[in-house]
Amino acid sequence: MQQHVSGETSVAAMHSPCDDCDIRDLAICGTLRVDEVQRLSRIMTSVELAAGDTIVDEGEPSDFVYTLTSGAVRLYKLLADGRRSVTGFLFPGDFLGVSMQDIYGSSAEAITPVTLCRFQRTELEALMMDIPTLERRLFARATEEIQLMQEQIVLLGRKTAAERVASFLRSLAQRQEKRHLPANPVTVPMTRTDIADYLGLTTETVSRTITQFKTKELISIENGSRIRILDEDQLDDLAEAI
Amino acid sequence: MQQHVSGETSVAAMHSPCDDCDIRDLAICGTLRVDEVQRLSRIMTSVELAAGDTIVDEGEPSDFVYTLTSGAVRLYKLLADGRRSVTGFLFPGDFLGVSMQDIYGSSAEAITPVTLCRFQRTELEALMMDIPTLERRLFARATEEIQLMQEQIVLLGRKTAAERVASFLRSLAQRQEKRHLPANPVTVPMTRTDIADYLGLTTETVSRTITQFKTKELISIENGSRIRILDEDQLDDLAEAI
DNA sequence: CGACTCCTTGAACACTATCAAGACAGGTGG
DNA sequence: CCACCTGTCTTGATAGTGTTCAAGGAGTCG
Repeated sequence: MQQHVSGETSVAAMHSPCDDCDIRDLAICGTLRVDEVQRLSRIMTSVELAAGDTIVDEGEPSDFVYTLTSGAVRLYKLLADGRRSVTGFLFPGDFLGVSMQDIYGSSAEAITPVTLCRFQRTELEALMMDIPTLERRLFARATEEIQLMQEQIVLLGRKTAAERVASFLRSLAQRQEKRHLPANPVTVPMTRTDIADYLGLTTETVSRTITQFKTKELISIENGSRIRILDEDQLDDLAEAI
Repeated sequence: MQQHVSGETSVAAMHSPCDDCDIRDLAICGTLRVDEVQRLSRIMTSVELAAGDTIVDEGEPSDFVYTLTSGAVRLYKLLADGRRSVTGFLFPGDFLGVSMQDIYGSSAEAITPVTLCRFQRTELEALMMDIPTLERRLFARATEEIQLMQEQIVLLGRKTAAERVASFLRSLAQRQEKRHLPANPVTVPMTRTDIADYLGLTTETVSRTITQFKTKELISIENGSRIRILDEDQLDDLAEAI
């Protein structure tokens, strides 16, 4: 939940109905001026959802854009016969629904209880017209996302099951570091099935691979949803540092 | 090569060193004013390369941005042991190297002889500052690309070999239509190995799958690099219309 | 404590990869 | 003009990685 505590009064708390989140934490705000942040905060509203709740459905009109404040989210697409492909996971600071398409490209569900900041798309777009920096930041995030997706394509197209799971653990660790959390006991809020659908494997193969990593003492399970990395070097070799 | 013939004198021909391409063909220019197109055309230079030539290497400083004018290009990433993942194919009108990253995320090679329009990144970025519409267009392209990559992730994560090849043929047909070319005899300029590395399969499996489609009379091979779709409905069923 | 979901483990199978060799096509040089 | 050469494509036989089907174990919550 990493709630930032600050000596000065929160801009978000003063100007926005989104009282639960400090707008200055949002990656988007990095290079905005104070008055611009205030304008942004005025169009935000806070949303809280329980684990398992649907946030948006693929194909729906994309009326809202969200940023995740706490919790974790899975993005996925379904094939006609029910096969599921998890296209990504979101953690605090990540965006949801930012695109110039008029419908959502994926469905999104809360993995844990989540807090989101919600923006009306039309209002955000009007704001982007006025604040070029805002659009630049979103564009930069989009190209970052493209890079991550390319790595996922390499993973799905050419990596073995063990390499996929190792890459996955490493990417979770890296994302924790980016959020200024300790990298090592990796928090894994999603189920084996979520991981499997993300890595193009089955639940059983993910489970077997993790067991195999435990047996080789590359990792250890701390409790239900924490994995400690014991041999980072060997895990990185498996993940095939790109 | 779809060279547009127009009654009026070409803006590109008058103002740009990129004589081989009509700048107004570029998707990027759709909503730009004439004077803006002229400014854009002044910073373009034309590049011609032979089949097999490298355009950019992954990890290099991304000094240039390109648009493809004629020919076809493959984008790919390599793993340490030589496994290759083709992350995409480019056709006329497509962009190469547009991102806010300072290095290229993929390598790019010419599949056929190609003509490219090249922009110095610094100049393009300066232009983006002045012409908000330009940045919006590029942002929109980025979100389109994200959508296509998500579909590729579903393909790689959850589709069978036959479904992958069917999806691939359909996507080539759709891209031909977007370029105002007939959709049906699909031109396939890339090798079976390129296709395999794009679909997460082997050359042999791609070849066998295509043979199987021929046997079932879903397609027929016209000559080396043209495939005629005979039963679009059945192929679409296989591709699992998303 | 029981019902639930999630996770793990086992055994058999299947899809695709691998290894191997031959067919075809396009280009080159004698 | 034809033989050759090279790279690409196809086809076959075999093997392997991951899936499927099945059941039991573990943790959680009412």
